[in-house]
Amino acid sequence: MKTTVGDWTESFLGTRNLPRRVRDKLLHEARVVSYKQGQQVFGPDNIPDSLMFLHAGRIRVSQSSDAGREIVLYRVEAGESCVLTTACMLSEEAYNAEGIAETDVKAITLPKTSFDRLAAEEDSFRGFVFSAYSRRLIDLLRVVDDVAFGRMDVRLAERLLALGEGHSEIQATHQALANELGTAREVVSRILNDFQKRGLILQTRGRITLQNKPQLERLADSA
Amino acid sequence: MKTTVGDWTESFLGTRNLPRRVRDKLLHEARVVSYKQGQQVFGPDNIPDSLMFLHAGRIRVSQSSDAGREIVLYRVEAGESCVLTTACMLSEEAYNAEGIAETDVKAITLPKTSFDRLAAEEDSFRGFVFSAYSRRLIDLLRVVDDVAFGRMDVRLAERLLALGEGHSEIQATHQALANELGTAREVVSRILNDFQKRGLILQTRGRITLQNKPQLERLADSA
DNA sequence: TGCGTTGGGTGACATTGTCACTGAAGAGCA
DNA sequence: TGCTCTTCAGTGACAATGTCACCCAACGCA
Repeated sequence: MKTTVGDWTESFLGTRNLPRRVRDKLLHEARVVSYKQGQQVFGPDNIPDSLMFLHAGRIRVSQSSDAGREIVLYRVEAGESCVLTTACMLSEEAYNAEGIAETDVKAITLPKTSFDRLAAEEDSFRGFVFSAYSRRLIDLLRVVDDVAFGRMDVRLAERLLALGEGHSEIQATHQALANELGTAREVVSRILNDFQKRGLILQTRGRITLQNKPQLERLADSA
Repeated sequence: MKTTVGDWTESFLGTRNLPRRVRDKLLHEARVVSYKQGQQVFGPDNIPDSLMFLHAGRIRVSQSSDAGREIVLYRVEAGESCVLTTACMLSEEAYNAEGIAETDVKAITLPKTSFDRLAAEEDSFRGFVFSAYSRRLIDLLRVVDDVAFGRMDVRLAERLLALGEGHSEIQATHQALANELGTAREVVSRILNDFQKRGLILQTRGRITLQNKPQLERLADSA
């Protein structure tokens, strides 16, 4: 699964400003790995032993329950690092989060020794890693807040707008949306039908059209 | 609020193994702060500008909703560091978690400059900090799992056992338990009444006695 | 003893989750 | 064109949880 990319050290805040010498060394030590859309990047039975930085694509990190329900924790975008794997490596505890390549993905994996050396010697790299951790902690705080205190219709409206990425067409089954929010398909169906009755959206099989974004936004903001 | 403690560098995995020279320097640079039981250690309006290590006592970290509900995220015990403050310092995002001193607390605060230097120069210290982050990430994963997929009676049983710390007497109001789990007092009351009917516990005002721990444990494990 | 505060109980109703179904839309194929 | 299979969505009944508006009981204290 080895492939090549250009000088990826240019893509990361944590490596961009390193001296040329160090970056060349990194280019030599790191490996580039690819995943096809839909492939599992990491999971309970598949804990990588190196540190991962996402060069291109997007990874969806979600957690699943024993009963088969699922909730999306956050997404890792190009230029970010995926610290959850690191966290789990370090703490060696059981966990049931998994990362799925949401698009085709190219990632950089750095052997632990390189990572350690870099974290020790390069302030900007260390800062990058710390702030990656911080961001994920904050992401998770947000998830906890939503799940513990948020209303499902509000959360669904939010998610529809986010998944649309500015467009008005979303390709997603009710089941997929339920998996985003950690709820059941039936619940999503009910709420979407309500949205449709109120003229906020228009549904066809596997696809949702946002008809009234302003009002959806108002609903989403009423969190 | 300045006080003194002995050689606290002995208490932390991240500092215990440092050379004497470094530890002496730390003892000189760090400040010891105390909080009385119930005091807020940090919160949305009170973000410390230094790194905190807990020397004695316990801090309860919780998140609250606009509607006034609350949920406990995790507890910081002596010997651990409280990375959430660090995270928030770094990411400068709004958040609404707060830390309350659950007992009288003594903590070590390390100026950011000392922290940076230490993280750069001392492997064991850096490892300590990384693993502190990791542990909190894992803690939050657990919270998400519980809140998103767990049953309230199971979670309450779990929490009762945990709060008892091996004993059978718990001093806590229904409201306090609700704040542990991020639910409403009425829900806790209902479930506790059910527990009492089933002979699992015995309630008096502000106090709960665990009558049948084995069965509570069975319930808690049925997660 | 009376009174205010706090902790807890309760019923009605709204929201969300679960279960067991049904039916509808599309894909592939004779 | 029809047939069949799979996937996606709709539905009603019920359970669990959250919300609201109250009530009452226990305790602390003047």
